[in-house]
Amino acid sequence: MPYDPSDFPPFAVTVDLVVLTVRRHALCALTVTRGEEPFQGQWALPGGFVRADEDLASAAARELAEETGLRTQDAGSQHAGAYLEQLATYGDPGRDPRMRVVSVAHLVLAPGLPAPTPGGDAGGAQWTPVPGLLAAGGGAGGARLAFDHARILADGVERARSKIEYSSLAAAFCPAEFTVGELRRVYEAVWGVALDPRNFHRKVTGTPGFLVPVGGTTTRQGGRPAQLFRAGEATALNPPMLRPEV
Amino acid sequence: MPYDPSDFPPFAVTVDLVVLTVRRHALCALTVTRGEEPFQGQWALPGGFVRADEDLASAAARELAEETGLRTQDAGSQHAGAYLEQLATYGDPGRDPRMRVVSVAHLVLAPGLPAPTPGGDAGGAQWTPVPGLLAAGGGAGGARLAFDHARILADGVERARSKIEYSSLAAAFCPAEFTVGELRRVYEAVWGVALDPRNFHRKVTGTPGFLVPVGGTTTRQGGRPAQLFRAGEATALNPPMLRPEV
DNA sequence: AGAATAGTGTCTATTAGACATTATCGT
DNA sequence: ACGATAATGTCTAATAGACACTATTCT
Repeated sequence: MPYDPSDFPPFAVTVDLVVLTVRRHALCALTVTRGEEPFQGQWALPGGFVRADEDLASAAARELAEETGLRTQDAGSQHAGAYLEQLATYGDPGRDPRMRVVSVAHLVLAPGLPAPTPGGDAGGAQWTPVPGLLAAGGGAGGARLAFDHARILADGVERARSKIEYSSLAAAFCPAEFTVGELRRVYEAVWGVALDPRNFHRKVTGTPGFLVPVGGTTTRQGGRPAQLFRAGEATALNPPMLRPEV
Repeated sequence: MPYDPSDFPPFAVTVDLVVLTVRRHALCALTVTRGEEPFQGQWALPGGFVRADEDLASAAARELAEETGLRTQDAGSQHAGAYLEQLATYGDPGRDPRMRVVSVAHLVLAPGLPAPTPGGDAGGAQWTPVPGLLAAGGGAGGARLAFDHARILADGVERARSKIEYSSLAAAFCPAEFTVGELRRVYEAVWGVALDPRNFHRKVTGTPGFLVPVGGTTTRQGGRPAQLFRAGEATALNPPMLRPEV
């Protein structure tokens, strides 16, 4: 089956970003407001065209920086910087009414940021709580996401939920130094469940290489001062942290 | 950031297939021999262009049927037919020296087939043992795979290895009816380890909905007749089957 | 003092891993 | 009889889940 350059139909290739963070105990995704048709005025995931000379991960990192100013450290060493990995590719004909667009979605896990509106670009990116975005039909308080972005977001959230089970990725939602309690609140926000603080503490501190004590303490959560940790070298969590049954 | 059709560079979009099976206790991948430059005479993964009017999964299923005659039942109910899921997308500039090609790789798990050469197309698809293909530099008995296909194959094999841990996907390597011992040999071939037959039996038969007894017995493995099962409705395996440490 | 959070310890039911034993075939 | 594989059972160490208790801060 020989290649013939005149043989292949023209495709546009884009990257879309599922950027997740935990703000005030809630899982939030980065959304932009569409300024034009189709889906004008609705929310969408940030994204854009892949350039002729860049690879897919670079395009995703560039779009992320343009929209939020966040720097990434794609796969591998965590912190400082957001975690980025490829999520999946969406290419149904008709997913964009204007032309054939194949979008390579990426998942970004970012530490909680104080700024209500992450710095930057046009369109006004903002953090939106995930539950409202995923509610069927875009129910209470949520406009429906444009294109097939609700599906992409759902896939990204499910990836994040399952990945923190068996990896140390939850630390990507935390600042460089964090407490056991702060890490637990990340799990609780991403999974939407309450975890036993004592069993959680035993689990994460008992896994070699998962947490590295950094020496100081903090009382930013109130109560007794808590030890500060940073993420350790271990990327795999074995045996995994089990997500409680629903 | 308005869309401008004249704005985006032209991409070719292809699907590549990592088709895995277990033959004679060995994990094998489907390979084709390249008939032209570049990489003429070397092995490559089967694949081809996505057509203008088909989605990505359909393109992968079509290519699979063209190369092997295998039918798929992409995601969801298993058997009869191969399991197909999207793997990842590879789009580095220069991964194909002739033009910018973004390839959406798919993973296919197929039951062991008796025919040495799966039916079909030009190029002569054949089953090749995975270890030789993945050996660094394409060592003993193995030509190096063309393009970045060694990387794609490695990613597909790793996906298969990790997915059978927590899902019932290993049954996709088996015929519609199979024994516990045959299923165990699939795990052993995919992971490359030996498992305890007694503990394995207890694990898989003790997980509700994983295996459904179908009534008959077989002696095709020799020894005492073994009960026949088919894959049950349960797709998740919780707690997971643990891959022994290396 | 009281509320809030951190950190450690205890008990139990479940399970993975190692291994013994019996059952039923083909040769 | 012998070798192969299937199927069930036993024992132990490790662990998840439930929960008691103490420690240290702020208001």
